[in-house]
Order: sequence, then C-alpha cells, then structure tokens
Amino acid sequence: MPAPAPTRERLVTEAMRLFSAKGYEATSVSQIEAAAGLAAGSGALYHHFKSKEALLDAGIDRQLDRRRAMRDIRALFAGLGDLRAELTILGRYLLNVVDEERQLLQIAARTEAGRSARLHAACAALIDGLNAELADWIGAWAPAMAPSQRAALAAVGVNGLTGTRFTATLLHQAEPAIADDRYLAEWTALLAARIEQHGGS
Amino acid sequence: MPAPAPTRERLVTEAMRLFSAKGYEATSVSQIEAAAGLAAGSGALYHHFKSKEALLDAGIDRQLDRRRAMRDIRALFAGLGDLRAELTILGRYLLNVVDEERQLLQIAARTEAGRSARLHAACAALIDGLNAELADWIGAWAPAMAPSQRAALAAVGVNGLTGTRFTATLLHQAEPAIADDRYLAEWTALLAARIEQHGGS
DNA sequence: GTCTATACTAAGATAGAC
DNA sequence: GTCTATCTTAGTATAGAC
Repeated sequence: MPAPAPTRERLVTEAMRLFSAKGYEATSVSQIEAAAGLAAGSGALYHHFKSKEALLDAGIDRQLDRRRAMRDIRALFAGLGDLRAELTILGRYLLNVVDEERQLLQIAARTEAGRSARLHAACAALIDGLNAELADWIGAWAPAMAPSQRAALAAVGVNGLTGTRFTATLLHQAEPAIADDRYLAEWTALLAARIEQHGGS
Repeated sequence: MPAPAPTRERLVTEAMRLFSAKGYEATSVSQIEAAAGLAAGSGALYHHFKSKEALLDAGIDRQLDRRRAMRDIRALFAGLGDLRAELTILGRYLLNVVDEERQLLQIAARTEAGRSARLHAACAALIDGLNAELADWIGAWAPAMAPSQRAALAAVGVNGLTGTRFTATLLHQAEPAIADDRYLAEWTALLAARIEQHGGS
C-alpha cells in the first residue's frame, strides 16, 4: 500500500484542485484544511505555509518543476519525414501538454488578473512555448511562408487546441462534445491542407 | 449631455464589470456599491436587488436581451456566392459576437462551476449557437462532408476564435498579440483550404 | 433612495495546550 | 504537528433616520 502523502504535499494538491475549481480568492483556508484531512479552521495550514499566497506559490512552483521534467520529450518524435504523420503526433503532444497544465490554466482563468505575477508568468511562458513549437514546425515544412503568417497560423492552431479545453471547462463538460481523436484528426487535416497548399513548394 | 443612468442600471453595469474581472464570489457588495457611486458598505444596493445573486441574474438577463436584439442580423450578409468572401464576413461576424458576449463568458470562466445555472445555460446556448452557425455554413459549401466531420471542423473553427479571446484574457493582454485582421485572414484561409479541398467537388 | 449603524457570519491569521 | 480558542477584519444583509 502506498505511504500516505505528507501533509504538506496534500495541502498543495488539494489547494490547487480547489483553486482551479473555485478560484484563489473564493477558496478559503478552512476548505483547504478540510480537504487535506485537517480540522477546518484550525489554522494547522500555517505550520506548513506562511500564508495562503505562499501556498499558491508552492503549487505554481511544483507545476513548473513538472514542466521542466517534461522538457525534451518533444525531440523523441521528430523527423518522421511525412507531414501528416508528424503533425498528427505534434497535435497529440500539444493537447497533452495543455492537459498537463490544465489545472494551472484554470486557476489563472478563475483568478483576478493582477492577483499573482508568478501565475501570470507561468501561463504566459506556457502559451508562448506552445505557439513557438508549432510555429517552428510549420517553418520547417513551409520555409517560404512569411514569419508573420507563420505566427498567425500557429496561433490559430494552438487556440484550436486550448480553446477546446477552455470551452469544456466553461460548460462543465466532463468529456468534450467531440471525441479527442475526431477533433485532432480534423485539426490535423485542417493545418495540413493549408501547409501543403502553401509550402508544398 | 446624456442623462446619468439610473442607479439600478449603474449597479448592473458595474457588477458585471467587476464579476468579469474578479469572479462572482470574489466581488463584494461594497465594491459594487462604490463602483456605482454609492457609499461602500451602506447596503443601498439592497433597495434595488433582493440579493447579490439577484443582481447577477439581472445582469445575465440584460445580456440575453441584447443577444435577442442581435439575432437575425446574420441573414443580412449571406449569399455572396464566393466561398472566401462569405467566410471572411462570417468569421468577422462570429468574432464580433464573441466580443459582445465576452463579459458573460469571462464571468462564467471566473466563477465556480455550479454557482449559477442561468449563467451556465446562457454560455452553453451561445457556444452551441456559434458552432451551429459555422457548421450550417460549411454544410452549404461542402454538402458531401459527413455531419460528424462538419461538426468537428466547425468546432475547431469556433475554438480558434473563442480561444484567441480566452488567451488574451488569461494573459491580461489589452490587445491581441496578433492583429485581428491578420488573425482572421489566416483563420479564413485555413478553413477555406480545407473546404475547397473537400467539398470543392 | 441613500445614508449611519448594526447584526451575524466567515474570512485570514496567531497563541498556546497537548 | 495538530488541536481549541481567539483576535481582527471583512463579508452579506437588515433596521431605521433623513
């Protein structure tokens, strides 16, 4: 049987879950304590974190650590030499990254704009990274495409992936209205048609 | 000079603005009163609305009234006979609808899932309507396309538009990283390439 | 209709017993 | 490390003067 996670870990886990469901401000310390198996309102949380905000920071840092651990996985599946095969895998990979970061994105979405600079920076770096990965790949297959057009195409592509998760969250859909396979297949066909048309040389 | 809006109107306007910025639960009645020019914490709001939730409902209803007033504008620009010309206008129209409803979408995004059934219903109807409009248009230009594929293509298209606003909100961008014209042009080219390829017959 | 004042509850955070 | 108890502030909402 797995050793129970230490209290500090449980607090971070439950806090991030509650923050993503209700937003930072709308989540009380009592609720976090209760979710972590401590007495609600006991203030036991403050033996592990200086404040509620320090707890959010710890959660963001944990997510950033996970992100660093995932880095360089991308290099594993490059260079199949076939446009649609590569794009299929790239789309699946990008959507997977969005899912890994979904909790963080939801917290940012449910929390006031200037509330946490760290939160904002973590999300901005994520979105920028997704756009850069897709833009780079497009650049390799359509070298003649102007950089500004490449950026716009990458943005539409990335928004097509992030948007489906945003919408699902917004509408409280446990699972997307359209199955991921179906959606990704259409996403791939859409971008492939445009790239072949343009950079097909 | 314009007559100052009545207090009740100002309360709804400011409440919706604050709800969209901070979320429903994170916005206090005092803040709404202050924003509407009343004494913070005076409780003057309760002479106009039974409760904070009744105020949110009034704001949702006002948005639904506006939505009804916008209906049937779509019919004005149909039937240009040119795929790319029609798609350009349709994309501009759909993005405009998203902007009109942006405040409502943001409130839903920043507010806990089961908090308001009315809010959820208003957003679901909006997203469904956008998808249906694009799917119908695709169906007219690519009759041979399977319904499930048409739905998937429409979903990618709509997510490409909603996603750009979601992302801008998430990253606190006053204006999008890519100009709307540039973005819409690429969005149009992307979908047009796919539709021509498929239903071009 | 708007104010002051207030009731009541819950928030974030701390002190000290065990 | 976790608890009970408590401090202080802020929340929703109401009562009553003007």
